Amino acid sequence: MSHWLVKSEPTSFSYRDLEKAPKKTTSWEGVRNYAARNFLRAMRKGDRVFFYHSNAEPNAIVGICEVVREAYPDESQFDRKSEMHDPKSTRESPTWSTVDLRAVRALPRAVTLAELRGVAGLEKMEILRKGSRLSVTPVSEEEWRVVCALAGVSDAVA
DNA sequence: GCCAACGTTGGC
DNA sequence: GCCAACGTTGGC
Repeated sequence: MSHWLVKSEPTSFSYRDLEKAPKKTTSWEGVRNYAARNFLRAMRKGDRVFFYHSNAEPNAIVGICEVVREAYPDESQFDRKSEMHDPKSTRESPTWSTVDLRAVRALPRAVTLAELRGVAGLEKMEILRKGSRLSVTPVSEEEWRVVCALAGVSDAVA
């Protein structure tokens, strides 16, 4: 099982919004970056995913969600009225993918970006890289364990 | 194929 | 609000 991290601006879609969604599930539409898309496509049902609030006060990992449906075409790319519309994309060969994510649990303690900096074991974590902009990134097993420990979540339930 | 210009992301 | 990082676009 792999682990991942997705970013969202809480003013547009927060972890709380995911918890309030029907079945606590949403389609992670709108990814328009090839590297991030490729990570979406590599996600497998059951993979656990950190939910990170960017452009937030504070910026922090706030929850855990789970992949409940593997990659499928992102409908918004075909919608001419959507800001996410991609005229280059066709039904025959869709460019952009989405997955379904379901809220598992809010972290007992949100772990802020400031707190993550300097923590042993997280030196290579993508989100800590200067200028990091990828909205979907893989998280190593060690990074997952370290962050869970900081958040007060035991591995057994993560 | 190169690269400058431009737009966006996102931390601070 | 500023600005660094980075992806994309388009001229050549």
